[in-house]
Amino acid sequence: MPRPREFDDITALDAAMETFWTKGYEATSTAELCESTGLGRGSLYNAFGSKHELYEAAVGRYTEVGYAATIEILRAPGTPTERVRALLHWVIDTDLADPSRRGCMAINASVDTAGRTDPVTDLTRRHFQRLEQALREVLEEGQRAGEFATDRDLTRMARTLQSTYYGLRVLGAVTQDRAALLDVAEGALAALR
Amino acid sequence: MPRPREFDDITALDAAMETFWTKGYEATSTAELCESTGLGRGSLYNAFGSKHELYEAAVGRYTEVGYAATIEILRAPGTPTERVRALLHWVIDTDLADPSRRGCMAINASVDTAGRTDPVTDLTRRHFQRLEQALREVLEEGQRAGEFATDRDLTRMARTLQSTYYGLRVLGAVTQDRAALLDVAEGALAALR
DNA sequence: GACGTTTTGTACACATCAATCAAAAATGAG
DNA sequence: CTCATTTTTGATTGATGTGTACAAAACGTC
Repeated sequence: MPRPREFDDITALDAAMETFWTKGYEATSTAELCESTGLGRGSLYNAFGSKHELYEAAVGRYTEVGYAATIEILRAPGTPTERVRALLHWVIDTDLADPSRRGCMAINASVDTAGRTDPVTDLTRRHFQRLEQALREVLEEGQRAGEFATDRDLTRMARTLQSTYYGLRVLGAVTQDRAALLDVAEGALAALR
Repeated sequence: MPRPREFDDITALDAAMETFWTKGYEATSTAELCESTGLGRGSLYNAFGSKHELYEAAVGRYTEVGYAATIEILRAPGTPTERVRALLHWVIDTDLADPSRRGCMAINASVDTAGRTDPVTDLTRRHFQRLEQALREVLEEGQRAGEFATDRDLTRMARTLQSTYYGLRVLGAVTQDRAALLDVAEGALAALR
């Protein structure tokens, strides 16, 4: 009986996510969100409540999509070494190909909300933990396959790889030096053996 | 013959740096900068030109002070292994002890100015390169001392360690799990051997 | 002690911000 | 067709933002 929405929630959310990702939370105005989503002010507030709630939803959307993409790479066919390398090369390629050099939105969001008590911080924290777990699974498989060192603690290796991965994303948003980023990737792989 | 300033430029700059570091560029208002520096509007603009120029100066100040502190640790007495460990433990301690969880201001600044053509981006890029060079020197010394692997490329090892370091700073601003961060530190050291 | 110069304080201009509100429009059920 | 409900539209509101203008104040110098 009510009037139906003229827009798709996910489509609008994706558009808002892109805008927040590109400009950051504070630098994004509600007018820009209206423009990128195609919604009017009223519709935007009616659908998402407030700028900050929309931001939370956008970060949540990013972590879901990003995690799914990561998992897909880490569970693709191939040896564990190949799959970890594929993940690292993938972020190098995407970070370098992005003309706006946005890097990883989860990192950006954790910087944007640093210090504050913010639901977004919990989202990013959870995202980081899920990545650690996903990496641990690949490393464990690699240990069983004899590709990775077995005389070292699995959790420690996973956390170190995760840390290198996030550093790679920080550097990938700043530098254009592909060789330097590939060095990091190969160094991270060498550290597993 | 002119009227002398009532404040010290470096002191004011340090105060502005702290504010930008804590809140980020966009979320910091000029009123807050006046409050933290103790300067009036006129004095602030007269001395630093604009909010953005002040930000550039603040980031420049951070990179200088931060680089000096890093170098001091990396060139302190002790074996290369001990010095790298000291650096990693130092950032873990400072990141966890900071109640506002600000992380590394160079990383934050690179996120704040991502995509834009901004002098700050050059500052952070240069900062990252200097850290890479400093790490390379310690690693080279460690290779000569027989502490680190000599069958791997020095630059590659330095870049990987650098990346792990920055990942550690990202995680250090989000988590409270000291054991996880220490895992990263020990994993980074194990990767050098 | 007067002058030129810079700093300081404050008021203000002008833009932009997030959010609200009320009326009109669009739907399906009865 | 009528009604209840939600969406849409666009104007508006009140706060806040950065930057400027200007006059008074504080120095060193002559």
